[in-house]
Amino acid sequence: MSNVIDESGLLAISTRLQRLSDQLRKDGLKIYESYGILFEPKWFPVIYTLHKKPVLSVVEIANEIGYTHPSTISLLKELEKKRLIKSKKDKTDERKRLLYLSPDGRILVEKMLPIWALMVKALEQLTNTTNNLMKAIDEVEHQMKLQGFFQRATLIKEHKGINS
Amino acid sequence: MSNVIDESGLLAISTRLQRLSDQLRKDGLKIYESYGILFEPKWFPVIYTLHKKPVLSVVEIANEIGYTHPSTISLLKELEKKRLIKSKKDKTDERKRLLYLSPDGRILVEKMLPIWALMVKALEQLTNTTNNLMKAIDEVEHQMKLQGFFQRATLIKEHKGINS
DNA sequence: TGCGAATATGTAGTTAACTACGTAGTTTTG
DNA sequence: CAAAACTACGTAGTTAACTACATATTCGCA
Repeated sequence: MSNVIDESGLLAISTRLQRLSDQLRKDGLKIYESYGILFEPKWFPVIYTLHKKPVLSVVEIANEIGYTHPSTISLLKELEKKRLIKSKKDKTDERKRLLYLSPDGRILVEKMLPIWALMVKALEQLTNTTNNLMKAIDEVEHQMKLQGFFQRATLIKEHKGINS
Repeated sequence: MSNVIDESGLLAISTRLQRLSDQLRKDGLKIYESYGILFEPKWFPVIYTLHKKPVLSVVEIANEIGYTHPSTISLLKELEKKRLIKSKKDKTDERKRLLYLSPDGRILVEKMLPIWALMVKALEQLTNTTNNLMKAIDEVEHQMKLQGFFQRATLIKEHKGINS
């Protein structure tokens, strides 16, 4: 830790989070490659979601994975091109397009399950430290729901104003 | 927590980290705006680094902020256009371009210091939960230095192979 | 001391998310 | 029951990082 940014602490937390996310994603890709499987980490949210909830519309998937719907659409396009998912019109609501895993997609998921289990084990090793990262994220997201970063900053500012 | 991804736990940790990073960055921007200051969160690493270490080359800044040098160059370009930083040739090494805060940049930093202090307070509120997020990041990065995600996954895989 | 290796910077193109906007169905309501 | 509001999906363009490649200067050593 000789660099200024790591030492600046909380102010650089957004940068630190992103860096860690990138590292994990890159290593994730390497793990898939080491199994000779063509699977990109960015596909995980959609594929896993459709594995757990077999038929969903575009917006439902977007909500499940926490992306905007345009981002989701471009992911879906890519996965359809790879023939891992398919879609059909919803007969009761013509606006909706329903997505589901193709036979190829389901076969892929079966191959992935043991690899995902392995990844979970490696991630447990990495994150099960004094302060558990996953729990910390849950806790911070909970705090943000109670009151966001912006709102907290505003309140502190006003409080200071009153007292000065 | 009704969605599949949050429930998938560690597998979606990369997604979760990125999402949290984005939220904090967006709120950061809103806080700067609420002070009527034109400052983008992405500028923070460079500006803060040059505040702490007043004269640095392109690659030195890149290392400090943990970005690649091309990313750093495009940030520097933007900041030069905004007249917040300036540069000069290193006389002892003609390859190097030395960056430093302009007078405008130094004035901006002075305005920012109290805002950054405020942000730190708000972030302390948000992250000082049972499992401290900042400490968790430090700990995980330390674990990764000892042995990365890919390497751990490989070892677990081989260990299984031997026993089965 | 001059040449190959290393270092510093820069450019081009890619990627994976985003916002803004538009269109087509569906639901609500006066 | 038609108009307004809403919902679902899609496209276009932006952004902020990246990798790969190119060029210029400096350093190390035979």
